[in-house]
Amino acid sequence: MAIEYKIGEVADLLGTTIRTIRYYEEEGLLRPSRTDGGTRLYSERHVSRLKSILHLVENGFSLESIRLIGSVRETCKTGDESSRKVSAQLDGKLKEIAARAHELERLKKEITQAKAVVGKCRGCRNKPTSKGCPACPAKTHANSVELLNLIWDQDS
Amino acid sequence: MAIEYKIGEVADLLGTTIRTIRYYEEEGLLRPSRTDGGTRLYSERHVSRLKSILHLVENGFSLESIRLIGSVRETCKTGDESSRKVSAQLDGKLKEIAARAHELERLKKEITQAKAVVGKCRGCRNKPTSKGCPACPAKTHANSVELLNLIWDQDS
DNA sequence: TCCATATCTTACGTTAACGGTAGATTCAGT
DNA sequence: ACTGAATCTACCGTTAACGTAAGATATGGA
Repeated sequence: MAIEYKIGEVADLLGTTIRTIRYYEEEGLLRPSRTDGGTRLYSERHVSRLKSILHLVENGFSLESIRLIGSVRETCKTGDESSRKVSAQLDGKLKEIAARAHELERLKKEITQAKAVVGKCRGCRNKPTSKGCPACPAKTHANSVELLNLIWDQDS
Repeated sequence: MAIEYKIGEVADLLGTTIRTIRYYEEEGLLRPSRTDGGTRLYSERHVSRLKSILHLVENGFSLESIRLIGSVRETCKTGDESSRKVSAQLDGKLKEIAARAHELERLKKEITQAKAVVGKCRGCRNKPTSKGCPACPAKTHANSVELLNLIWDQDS
């Protein structure tokens, strides 16, 4: 007989909480079996499915959006051209990811530049417009690196 | 005199809402000036600062975390070694971004693979264990591509 | 001055994703 | 059979980031 886990074991295994697991079930994302007494039992497949869900959540996907991925097969069952619908759904996710990756890259560059500027600061106590400190910003900085707006424009 | 905008204009300009802008002010992220009557006035610098904030929010940063970036200068003012504290804070953000980017890359690969498998489906109406359809999963699929757990394991 | 908008403050409502608690029931070891 | 630990259901609480509505005031053009 296949191994089955109780909810507490699954929570420990995946580093999540019992409440979270039950919540996903309420939301229709998981359907464990039960003992006669009502205790939930999770198979290996249940566990790996849950793991997938947790990974997606970690990456900022909403439960709603995960539900959509899960319903892909239902769409797929109905016919030939619906396989393309499924592909389209996944393509949508891919675009979403590409956009996010692009924005992250932009942010990374910004922070790196901001760090370079801040790194030159030797603890000046001057106003941001002062010329005493090599790090204190000219407008040029503030314009080229968005983040510096946040850092230097303290009285806006 | 420099140009100043009213809150509605700023909202239109940046594609956000009046409520959001006021909320950021409540949270101490923005300090526009006022007319004698109390109407908020935003300078170009205010606008670009707000734009930065909106970009960060779009990328999943919390207002709390953005407040931290904003307070960097205050930390910087106190002395020399605090410049390193600032750098450390920015480094933290960089690591956060790197981790996210890595996970996104993983997800991208997964979805691509899942798409390839689904693409082979010719509209089968079989159970997932069936052999009639080249896309219907053997366990091997389910294990190598996490997403397929979600797609095919519909009754878990 | 008059009036149509726009903005103001105050305050309660909303949504997602859980957290926490109570009181009853089940499980598993002895 | 007994018992401590785990699980069950049901329900209310929480947090972030706004939405929405009311009633009062400000703005800017004819």
